[in-house]
Amino acid sequence: MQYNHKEIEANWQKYWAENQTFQASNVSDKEKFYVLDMFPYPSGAGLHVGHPLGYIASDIYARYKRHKGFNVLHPQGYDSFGLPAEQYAIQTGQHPAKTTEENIKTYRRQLDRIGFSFDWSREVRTSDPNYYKWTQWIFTLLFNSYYCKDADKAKDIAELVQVFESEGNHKINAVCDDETPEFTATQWKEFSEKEKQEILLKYRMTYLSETEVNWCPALGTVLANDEIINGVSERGGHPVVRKKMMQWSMRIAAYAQRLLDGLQKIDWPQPLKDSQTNWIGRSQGAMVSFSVLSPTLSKGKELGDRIDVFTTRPDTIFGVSFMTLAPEHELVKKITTDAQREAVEQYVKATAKRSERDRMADVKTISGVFTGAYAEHPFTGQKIQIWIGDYVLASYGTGAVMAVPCGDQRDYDFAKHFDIEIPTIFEGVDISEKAYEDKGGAKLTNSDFLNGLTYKKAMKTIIYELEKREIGYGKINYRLRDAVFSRQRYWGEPFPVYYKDGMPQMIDVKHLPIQLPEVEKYLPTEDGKPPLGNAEVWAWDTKTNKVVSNDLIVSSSAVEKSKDNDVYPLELNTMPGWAGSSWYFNRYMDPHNTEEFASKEALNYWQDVDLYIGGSEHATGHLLYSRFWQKFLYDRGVVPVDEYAKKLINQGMITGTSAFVHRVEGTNKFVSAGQKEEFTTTPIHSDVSFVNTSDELDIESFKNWREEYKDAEFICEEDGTFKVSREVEKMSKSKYNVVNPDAICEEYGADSLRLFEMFLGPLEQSKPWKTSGISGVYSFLKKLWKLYHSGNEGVFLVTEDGATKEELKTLHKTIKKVDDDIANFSFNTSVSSFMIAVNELTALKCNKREILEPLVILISPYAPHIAEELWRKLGHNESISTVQFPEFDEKHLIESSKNYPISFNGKMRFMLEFPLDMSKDEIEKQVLAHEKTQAQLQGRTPKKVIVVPGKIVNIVG
RNA sequence: GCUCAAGUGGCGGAAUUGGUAGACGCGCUGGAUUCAAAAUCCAGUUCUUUCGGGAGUGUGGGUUCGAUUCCCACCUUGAGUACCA
Repeated sequence: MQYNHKEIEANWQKYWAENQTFQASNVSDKEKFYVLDMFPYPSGAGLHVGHPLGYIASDIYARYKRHKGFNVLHPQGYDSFGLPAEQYAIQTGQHPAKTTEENIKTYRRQLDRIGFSFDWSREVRTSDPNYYKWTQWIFTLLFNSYYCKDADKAKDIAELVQVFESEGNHKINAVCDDETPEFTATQWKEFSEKEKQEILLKYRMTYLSETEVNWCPALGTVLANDEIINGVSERGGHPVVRKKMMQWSMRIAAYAQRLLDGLQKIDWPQPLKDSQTNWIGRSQGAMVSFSVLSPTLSKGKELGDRIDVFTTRPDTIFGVSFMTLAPEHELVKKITTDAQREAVEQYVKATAKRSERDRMADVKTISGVFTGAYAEHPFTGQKIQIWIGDYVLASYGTGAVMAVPCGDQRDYDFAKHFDIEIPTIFEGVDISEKAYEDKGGAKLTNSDFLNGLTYKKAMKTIIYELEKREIGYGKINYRLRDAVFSRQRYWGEPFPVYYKDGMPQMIDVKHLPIQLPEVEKYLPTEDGKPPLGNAEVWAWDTKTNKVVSNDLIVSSSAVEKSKDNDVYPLELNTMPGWAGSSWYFNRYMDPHNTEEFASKEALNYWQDVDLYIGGSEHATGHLLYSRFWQKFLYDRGVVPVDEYAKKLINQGMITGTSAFVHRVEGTNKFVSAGQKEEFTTTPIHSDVSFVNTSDELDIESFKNWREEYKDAEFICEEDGTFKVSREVEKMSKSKYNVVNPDAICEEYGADSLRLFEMFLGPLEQSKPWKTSGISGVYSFLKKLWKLYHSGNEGVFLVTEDGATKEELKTLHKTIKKVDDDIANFSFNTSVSSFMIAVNELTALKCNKREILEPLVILISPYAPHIAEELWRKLGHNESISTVQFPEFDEKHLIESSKNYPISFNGKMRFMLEFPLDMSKDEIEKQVLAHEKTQAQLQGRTPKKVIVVPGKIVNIVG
């Protein structure tokens, strides 16, 4: 009997499902270990071999940890809200819930076939109302919270109201809207309910505001910054424009510093930490206030307007020779002189027209206009010109800069271009060619009280002076903006919000979830409302605390009109894709809880994720937002830890190996890759399934593939074969290079797939898929099987004899290697160790139980099906998942290898072997003797011998 | 431009604290088995050579008895980011 992977795998998968082998318990004496994968979005295309790479790695680790005696939580679920299902619904009219359900079925079938040890009883789906009930609840919690800067945490908004009632907001140090007015307790009490709500909205962690957003007309929705790449939408590549809209936003910026600090205590890949650090973009500097001088009034008189700028180099303030405002800056209109008005207006208009993309593509061109206005230098009192220029961004800092041409290259270029003075403030530095941006050496000069100081000291001094004179203060600025949370889409979480008197009202958790309404069309309405506006009725009845149902026969227009029937319109936007994925890792701990987000006991037991595996593409999206929510939930006492993943690994991408056939231009003739140089050809993707491992094309299959190739002619190589050329590309349907894991499981089995994906190379690197390589691991499994089955009948043959020293050496060497490798996530090299072990045992013809049992346990994380089969054949009743990983015993290595090699350096290399326990002196003596004979034989003088303890012997020339 | 990562046979890649460079697999070559093929097994496979050896981990230096590993400079590739004041 041969190794029959199909039968073995089907059997064990059935057994695991029936016996709930991998169900984790929330009560256990064992230490907990939480292994998590980034849950997939169930797309219609199904899985390709690249997708399970991370899942296989995490599964190996989860199984390994079970063998090590941990209570392992290893769940899986689906991030099932998303744009593709909605796009499909728009095209076909099919309800996204239906296509999502079908896609999930495909995913589940494919995942099951690979033999993962997921605890499916804990499955979550973000689009399941029982799940998004709690996403909605978190939203209401955010709404009912504000960020207290003194305590540096989010707090209940009720506490803020209490302070307002007793002392107004003078002493409040909280994150809020810039235009929040000051008021006293008496004033607060006199405010109407609506006025109070408007003020509170400026403090809430999630708030409504007129925001300039990235509007994508083609998709009919707003996009977050990380959903835009090079000025076009990540999905579809449609143009994006800036537009003002009333939107929900999240105060993630309040957490900027804590998100940065938190990176210190988590073990995440450095590149990922770097990109989050960049995204948050902390810069330390100062705010400086400049007064605007009236152009018409006599010199020195102030107009009363002030321009605040943020600068990271306040130490260079004496080098300021002009100021630049962003064209969108609010003061531009006011300060521009009549003489300059036309030029300025034209420039502002021209920049507004240019898309983000144009502005980015055109970094080199310097443009700007003088406003005619002047500002006063806060220290020297000099008149300095105020310009506008599009190199200053309205969205960063204050949208205005103090220009120091000698110390900043962009200011320098601008000054050169418009022939503005470039005063120097650096001692002994030549600035005739470019600006001096170095923060190091040069001392300041022409800088009054800063003269002779270098960067560090000058910074301290200038900030002290600015604060003393009340014209500025030290400040830390962040690039991170608040996150827009509204999407004009159908297939997302509805907000638990209705509007009464124009003000948002939260719906209490006991009435949640607010389920998505049925709509006829998934597109925005004709009058530009989001898709939910298509619902016949979408309103909230405050008497019954229910969504008004269709049988109440109240039309939405009637809802808007009627003010006294207790029915109010619901929010039409839905939440963005990152809402559901920002807390799912907590839900796995207690997924069926209907009373709470998750029970305190479950949260306290599981705490956080010990190992999180997923792609690095989520660096500034999911992985930042989820850290933000976790910190918020921690502040509000919902979760016990403020960082949810201790260790994170980014698995690399598995790329595809595309195949190209070459068509002679203008004809229907194809030429084999070896001869394509003789013609002018166009490469065309061929489906990789038509090509064998020697790059030969199956011409018949290719001809039958497309109608247009039916009558094509083929110019072959001399040996009659037709070859394709290969190229490594991203695995994608459109490139016809997708390899389906189902096909691999069918032919080689899931155990081969698992081993091979690990064997391909280091987990974190991206690497091309080559189906030809799988034969190596497949023959390893066959060898393993054959080692314990003899004859054509395949009788299972294991003896009870004691193992020899050689056999024990192989076993323990492998235990040590595999143990170390898994601990270091070096799965590729541990697969090699298995291969070596099986080869060695085959050579020794070892079929002893003493060796087989531990070896099978060792292999089981990688190849669980064959391991389980062998385990049962050995007569065990319990599942292999419950047994302990074998312990490494050094004794076997030492005892069985009495000798170890010692090498010598020098030109001539030779080897001597010594017992491990031999003393240093004895070795030295022997080597010296050896060296003497060698030297004599070769007719040279003996070299000096040095023995380094525990290492190796050197002969020094 | 800036930040980060990486450069080792025909290929994917090993060498985890500085100690026999090229493990393991693919591919290739030869052999066994077979009517033949597949499968399997065995041997070989960094380059070079006058068969003694010589060279060799992107390039050039340095530290060391000894460097793929540590330090400096440079080159190349990949990823991220982009007028962030």
